[in-house]
Amino acid sequence: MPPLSIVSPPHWKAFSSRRRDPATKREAVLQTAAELFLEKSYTRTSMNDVAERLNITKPALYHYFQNKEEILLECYRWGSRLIGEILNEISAHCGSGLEKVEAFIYAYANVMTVNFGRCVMRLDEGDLSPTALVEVRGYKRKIDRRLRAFVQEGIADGSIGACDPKLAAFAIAGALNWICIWYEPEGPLSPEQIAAQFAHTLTQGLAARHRRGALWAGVRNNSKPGGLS
Amino acid sequence: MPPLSIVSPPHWKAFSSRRRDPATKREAVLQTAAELFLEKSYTRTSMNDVAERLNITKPALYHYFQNKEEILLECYRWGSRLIGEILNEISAHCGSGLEKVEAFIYAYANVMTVNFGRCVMRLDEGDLSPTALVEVRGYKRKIDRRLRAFVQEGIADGSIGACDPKLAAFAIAGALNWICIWYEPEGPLSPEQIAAQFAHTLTQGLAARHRRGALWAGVRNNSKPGGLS
Amino acid sequence: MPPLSIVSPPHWKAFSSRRRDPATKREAVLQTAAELFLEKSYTRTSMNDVAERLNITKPALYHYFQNKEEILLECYRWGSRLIGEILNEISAHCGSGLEKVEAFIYAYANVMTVNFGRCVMRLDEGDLSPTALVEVRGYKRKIDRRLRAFVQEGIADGSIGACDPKLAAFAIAGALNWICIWYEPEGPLSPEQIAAQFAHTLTQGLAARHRRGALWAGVRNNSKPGGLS
Amino acid sequence: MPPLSIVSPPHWKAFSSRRRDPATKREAVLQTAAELFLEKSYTRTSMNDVAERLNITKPALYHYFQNKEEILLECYRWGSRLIGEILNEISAHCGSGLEKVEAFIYAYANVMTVNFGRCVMRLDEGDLSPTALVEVRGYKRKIDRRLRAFVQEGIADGSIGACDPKLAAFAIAGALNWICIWYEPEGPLSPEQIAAQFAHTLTQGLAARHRRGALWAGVRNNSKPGGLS
DNA sequence: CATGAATGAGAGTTCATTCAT
DNA sequence: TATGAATGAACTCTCATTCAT
Repeated sequence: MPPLSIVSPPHWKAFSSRRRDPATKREAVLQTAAELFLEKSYTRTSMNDVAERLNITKPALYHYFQNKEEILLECYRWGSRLIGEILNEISAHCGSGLEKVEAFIYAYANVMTVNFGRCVMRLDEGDLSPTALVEVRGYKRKIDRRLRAFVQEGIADGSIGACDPKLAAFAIAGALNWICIWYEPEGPLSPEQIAAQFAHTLTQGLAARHRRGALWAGVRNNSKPGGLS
Repeated sequence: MPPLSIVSPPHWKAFSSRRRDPATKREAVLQTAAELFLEKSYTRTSMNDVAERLNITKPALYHYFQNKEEILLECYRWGSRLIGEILNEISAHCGSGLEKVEAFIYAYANVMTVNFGRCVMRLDEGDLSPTALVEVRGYKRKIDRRLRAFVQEGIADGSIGACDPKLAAFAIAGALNWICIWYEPEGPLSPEQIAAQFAHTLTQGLAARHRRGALWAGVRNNSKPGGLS
Repeated sequence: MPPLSIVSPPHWKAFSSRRRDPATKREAVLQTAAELFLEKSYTRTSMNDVAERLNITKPALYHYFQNKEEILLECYRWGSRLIGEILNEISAHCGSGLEKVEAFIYAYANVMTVNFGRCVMRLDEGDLSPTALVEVRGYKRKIDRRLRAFVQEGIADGSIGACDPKLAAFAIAGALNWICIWYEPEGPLSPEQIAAQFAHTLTQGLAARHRRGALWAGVRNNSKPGGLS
Repeated sequence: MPPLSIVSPPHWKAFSSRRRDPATKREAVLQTAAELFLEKSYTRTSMNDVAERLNITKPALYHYFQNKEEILLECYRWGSRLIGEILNEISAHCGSGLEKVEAFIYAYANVMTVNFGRCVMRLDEGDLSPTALVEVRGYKRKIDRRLRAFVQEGIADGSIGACDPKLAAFAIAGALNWICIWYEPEGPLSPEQIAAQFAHTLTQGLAARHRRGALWAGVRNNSKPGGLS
C-alpha cells in the first residue's frame, strides 16, 4: 500500500458507513487507541477519548473489546507480531551472527517508529492485569532470547567479539527501544537514517578504528573509567 | 539478617518520633515515594500508599509537600542533580572525548540503578504539569547536550570515529536509560558488571576486532562479567 | 392538600424515567441546587446533597454540569435573565422616570421572592471563580446602571427630586435585595404585599406629607397595602 | 482615639511583646478575624489565615477562643453591641418618631462601614451552630423591633405617614444593611455622604415634592452629597 | 505557655463499566 | 443494534482540631 503509507485515511472513516467489515472497525479502534496511548499514556487515555476520536459512542467500543485492557493487550500483541516477523525473516535469510544482529538493528529501529511497535516497548506493563502481564512478558522475553541467540551465534562464528550476550542484547535493545520514546514522526530524522547509524554505531562502536597495534592498547587501558563514584 | 544491618533503616523510622529533623522526614517521604513510583508508576501510587508505607496518615504528607506532583518533581530534581554531578566530575577530570564518553557510560549506568536516578528516566513525563514538564525537559536536554559534547570532542580529537553526534548520544543514552527499566536491585547483575560491559560494548562495538593478538582477547575476557545466566 | 396540586411536581420526578428530556433534567438540577444554595449556602451544599434530593447519585450530576461552580453560575445567569426581562419590559412600556422606578420596585420585589432571583443577590459572589465573577459582576452592574438611568430620567423629567442617582439606586436596590434574605416563601407576607408597600415607601418616603389637600391623602391611602399584620 | 481612627496599628502588633494584656490580644484576634471574614467569608477563612496575619501559630488561637465559631460569634456580639448603643442613644435623645428614624439611619449607615458592624449583617448566619444562631437571631430581632418601634412612634405622633411598620422597617434596614455589601473603605463615598443621602431619601422618598417653596429645594440641595460620580 | 506535627472526616471530581431503551 | 444515562469506587486535597513536646 505505497500511497497509503504516506497518507492513510483517518481511522474513524471505518465507522462512517453502517455496512463495514467489523474486523476493519476493530482495527480502527486499535489504531486509534494505540495513537492515543502513545500520545497520552494508557492511563490518561479514557475510553471517551478513544470513542470521540472515532466519532462513535463509548459503549460502542464495548462491542469490539471486552474492556479497556483488552485494547491495550491487543496493541501489545499486534506489535509483538510485527517484531516476531522481523526476527523470522532475519533468522531465515541472513548470514553470520553479526550480520543478523545488524539486520535486526536495522529492521527493529524501523518498527520502533511505527505505532504498534512503539506500543510494545513504550507503554507501561504495569497497566496490564497479572494474566496479561505474563503473556506480554512472554513476548518480550522471546524477542530478547532471539536477539541474544544472534549474538551468541556471532560469538561462535567469530563475527562478534567475546562478551556477555545477555548484556550485549540489553545494550542493543535499550538503544533501540529508547527510539520509541524520543522519536517524533514529524521530526527531522527519518527512520532509515536512524536505523543506518544505529546499525553502524552498535556493531562497530564509537571508537575510531585506527589501523593500530599495541600503542592503542595502552590508551585503551587508560581510558578505563577510574575513580568515578 | 546480619548482612542487611549495613543497609539504611527503613524510611518510616524517620517518623517514629514526633520531634525529628523535618528534612530527614522530607527525604524519607521522597525515598519512599520514589520506591513506589518505580514499583507501580506514579499514577497507580496513591498518597495513601506512600503514607501507609511510612506508617503515617495521608494528610501528614501535605506537611512536607504541597501536592503529589511536588513529590514527583522533587524526585526528578534529586535524580537530575545526581546525574549533573557525574557530568561535572567527568568534564573536570577526564581526557579524550572517548574517555569521557566511557567514563560517562560507566558512571551513568551506576546511577540508573539508584532509585532517584531511575526516576528521571523511567517515570512518565506526562504526569507532570506543563510548568514542571518544562523544568524537567530542561534537565534532560542538558544531560543530552553534555553527552553529545563529549562525542563531538571525541570526533574532534580523533578518539571517536566520524558519526552523527546526536544519534550517537541517543544510542548511548538509550542503552543506558533502558537499564532503569530492566534492572532489578535484587537481580543477579551488579551495577558494576553492567557498567563495565556497557562501557566496553558501546565504545568498541560488538564486532570482533580482527587481526588482534590473543593478549587482548584475554583481557577482554577478564573484564567480562562472569557467571551471568 | 388540594390547593397544592397546582404546585409543580418535585424536581426529582424529572429523573424517574431514564429517557426524558435532558433539558428538563438539567433544569431540575438547577432548581434543586438553587433551593439548597438558598437553604444552606453554596459551600455547605455538597454535590451529594443535590444528588440526594433528586434521588440520583453524585456523578450523575456531572452529566449535566461540568462542575459545581457551573451549577452556581447557571443560577446566577437564570436569575439575571429574569431581572433583565423585567427591565426590558419597563423600559418599553412605562412613562415618567418615577413611574419606571416604581414599576421596577414592584416587579423586582417579586423576583426577589423567586429562587433564581434570590440567588443572584443572596449567594456569595466569593464562591465564583475569577472568570465567572467578572461575568456575574457584569450582570449586576448592568442592572444597577439601568435602575440608575431610570432615576436620572426621573430627575430630568421632574418626577423625581434632586438627588445623587447612584446613592438613590443603592438605597432602592438595597431595600429590595434584602428581601431575598428575610423573605420566607411560607411566611405571612405575600410577594405582592411586599412589592406594593415597598413601591410606595421608597418613592414617597416615610415622612407624612403635611398640609396637603384631600386629593393627595386619598391617593396615598389607596396605594397603601391593606391588611398587613 | 482620633489619631488611631486614621491609621490604627496592625493587629498583630498586639502579639509582638510577650507581656501584653491578654484582653488586647483577644481583641486583636477578633479584629483580624473580622477583617478576613469580610474579605473572604467565614468559610473561606481558615484558622491558618487568621494565625498567619497575626504572626502567631494556629494553636495559639485556641488559647483565646475555644473554636472557630466562637470567634465568629464574638464578632456578631461586638457588632450587635455597637448597634445597640446607637439605638440607646437615639431612644434617649431624639424627638419625634421620624427624627428617631432619621437619626437611626444616619448612625446605622455609619456603623455599616465599620468591620464589626458589617459582620453582623454581612456574614452568613448559616455558619453558626443552632445555639449561637438563636442568640444572634435574638440580637437582630431586637434591632428590628426597636427600629419598628420608632416607626410606630412616628405614625402615632403624626411625623410618619400611615404604613405597615414592619415592612417599612424592612425597607430601611435593607437599604442600610446592603451598604455593608457594596461599601468599600477605600472607595469614593464617605460614610457621612452615604448616611446623609440615605437619611433623606428614605424619609422623604424619591418623588419630587411639587408645589413647594424654594426653601425646601435649598435644603434638599444642601443635603445632597456633592461630587459623586 | 506555645508550637510543630499529626489526624479524621469530608469535599469535588474522574472513569471504567453497565443498565435501559 | 447502538446509545444516552447512570453508577460505584477511587483519588487528591483541605481543614478544624488536638497531641506531644
